[in-house]
Order: sequence, then C-alpha cells, then structure tokens
Amino acid sequence: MGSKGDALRQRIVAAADELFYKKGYENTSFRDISDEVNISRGNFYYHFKSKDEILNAVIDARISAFESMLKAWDKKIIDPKKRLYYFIDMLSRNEDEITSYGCPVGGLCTELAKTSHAMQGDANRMFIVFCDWIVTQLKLLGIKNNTKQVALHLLVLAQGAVTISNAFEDKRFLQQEVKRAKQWLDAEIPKYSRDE
Amino acid sequence: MGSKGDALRQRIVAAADELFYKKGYENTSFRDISDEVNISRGNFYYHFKSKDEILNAVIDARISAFESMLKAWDKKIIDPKKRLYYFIDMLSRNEDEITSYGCPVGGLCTELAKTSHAMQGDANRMFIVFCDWIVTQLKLLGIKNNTKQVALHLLVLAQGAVTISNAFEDKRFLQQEVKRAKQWLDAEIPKYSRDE
DNA sequence: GTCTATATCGAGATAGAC
DNA sequence: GTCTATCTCGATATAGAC
Repeated sequence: MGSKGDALRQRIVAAADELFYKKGYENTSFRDISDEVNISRGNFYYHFKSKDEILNAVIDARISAFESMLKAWDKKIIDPKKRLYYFIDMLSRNEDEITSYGCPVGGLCTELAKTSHAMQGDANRMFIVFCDWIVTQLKLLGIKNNTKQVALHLLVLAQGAVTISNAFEDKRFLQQEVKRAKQWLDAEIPKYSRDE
Repeated sequence: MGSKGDALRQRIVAAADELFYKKGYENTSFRDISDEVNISRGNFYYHFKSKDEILNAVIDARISAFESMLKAWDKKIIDPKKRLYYFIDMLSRNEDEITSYGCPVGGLCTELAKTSHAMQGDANRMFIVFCDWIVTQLKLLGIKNNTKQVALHLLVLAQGAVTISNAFEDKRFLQQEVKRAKQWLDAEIPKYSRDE
C-alpha cells in the first residue's frame, strides 16, 4: 500500500535527501535519483504522486532525523553549555560537505524562497527544530530574556559562516568562525554558569 | 558589433540581473528574460553565445555596480565608521527584497556551488569587492591585526541575517540583526576611534 | 509492485529570411 | 540586428503490460 514503513520508499527518500542537498532540489532529476536507487523512473509514481511529494517526504525525514539527533545529544551530553558547543562543532565535524555544498537546512530554504513559495513554510520548520532546542539549553543556563532572539542569532552565526566558507570553499575560515561563535556564546552566558 | 556599450545588450543584462536575483539562475529561462525586454528568443544569440555568457555579463555588471556604489559612499561619507554603519544599513534599506529573495551575492554563490562549479570563482569576486572595501575602512579606524578576518566576519553577520530573515520572511528580525551587527562593530573598533 | 514505453512540455540553441 | 521557425534534448508525468 506504499505505507511510510515501505523499505523502497525509504531508500528513495534517502537518495533524494542527499541529492537535493548536493545538487539542489530543482537541479535533481528523477534520473539522478533512479540511478542511485536502481529503479525505473516510472516506478516513482507508485510511491509518490509528484516530485513535490518527494520533497515533502525529504523535509519530514530531515526533521525526524534532526529531532532524534538532538535527543541523542541530550542523552550523551549533560551540560547544556557543552551541548551548544557540540552544536557549533557540527560545522567542524561536517566541514567537507559544508564547504562543498553548504547547509542542508539553509540551502533548501534559500532555494525554495526563490521558487516554490508554497513549500517554504514546510522547509523552515527545520530551523525551528534547532531554534527551540537552543532556547531550551539557554534557559537551562539561566538566560531568561530574549532567549529566542539569542537562539536565532546563533543560527545567524552558523548560516553566515556556512555561506562565506562555501562561497570560497575554505575550511580554515569555517574553523575560525567556529571559534568566534564559541567566544560569542561564552559572552552571552552569565558568568555564574560558566566553566562548570 | 555587439560591443559592451550596446544599448540592447545592457537592457538584456539588466533584466537578467533582476530575474537571476528573484528567481535564481537555473530557474530563469530565456522566455522570462525576453518577456521583460520584449525581444524574440532567437535574438539573444546575436548578443550572447550561451546562457552562461549572460551570467558572466551579469556578474561583471554587478561587480561594476558595487564598485561604483562604494566609491559614491566614500565620497558622501567621510567617517569610516559611519561608512561601515551605512554598509550594515543596506540590509535595512533593502529589507523588502532581502526578506523575499535573499542577497544577490550570497544567493548566487550558494546556487553556483551546487551546480556550475566552473563559474563559482567568478561569483565570489563579488564578495571580495566588499571584503576589500571593509578592510580599508577598518585600517582607517586604526585596526591593524586580522583585518581580513574581521571584515569577513562582518559579511558572515550580514549573510546569516539574510538567510534566517529570508527563511521566515521576517523584516523585524532583520532589523534586530542590523542592531546586533552595529553593536558588534562598536566592540571591534578601538575606543580611541569611537564616537568621533 | 515494478517494469517498458510513451506522452507532453519547456528548456537552450540553431538556421536562415528579412 | 531582429525576426520566425525549427531542432534537439531532457525533464516530469502517464498508460498499460507483466
């Protein structure tokens, strides 16, 4: 019945996820995806009504993946400040893909803002997942005012670093910005919660 | 002979410039451009060999426009710190277009990073124009160390603010980030050169 | 469920009249 | 120089056999 637990469906979504990231949504064709999954092009339409529906599935899959990733972080890392460090260090850990292809969240939102205005609202839910999680950590650290604004500024620092380091394909610059983001975070966190 | 001073050629470049910004390069067709300029599609190929050549012309035109814009700023504004404020305020002045379509520089670099790797080096020259100009202002303000790194960080703040405010189509957030960028700049500039 | 064919469309690009 | 007509290609999507 093509349910969400369908194995092939999941393989299609996984391949589309990666290709949308590396080539962009519009620039990825069914042929690109079928080459990866080894199915015929016609077979897509048993699992999805349209390309837009694949995009929807990819966005949902990314949101789920981000949510369980953050849950795993929460379990592994107790100190909220170290959690935020770990978030920033995601840029370091993925430096190769980021300097080559940018950010899967920001890149998709930027592309959709220029084309299918309809799907933009779905895509930016990815940002909200991270924003809410950062707000939670900030509150645990004793920050009471403007937590959302501060959380969004951390996303600003990350997205800006991605855009510039991607434009110049410069990993070293990305690392510099990781350092700066951590210093900014240190300054934002009240002293009594530092160096725990 | 289709020289660079050609009036129709310039009209094509101007229309392509705006469309590449608002719809993206790949997503803009010759039909889109011809609708704007009111010429036949075949006529493009008298002025340009290919779509890529139009992109090249657009990048050159943008660089020229940015350079003369910065020259005009230098003439109009004497204080280097106020020049940098004016640079940051560009986000405010263009808030409608930025929250709708992002940044013409960052957006193009991001798109080309995912597709035509060949042209990426041409596109990021747009960033270099701004980076060099910011470095000049910082040196005039007495900053001697890491001027390039500081200049690039200002671009990071701007690009990040654009990405997030564009994703949420949120002008108010953009204004908040403009304020934050100015505060960051104040902290970067040595005291003796402040409040001139 | 997965396949092979095919329909349909719009893209970039070319040829040649005027 | 600008036009109309056309070529070629690759895209999404559909129909129907197996």
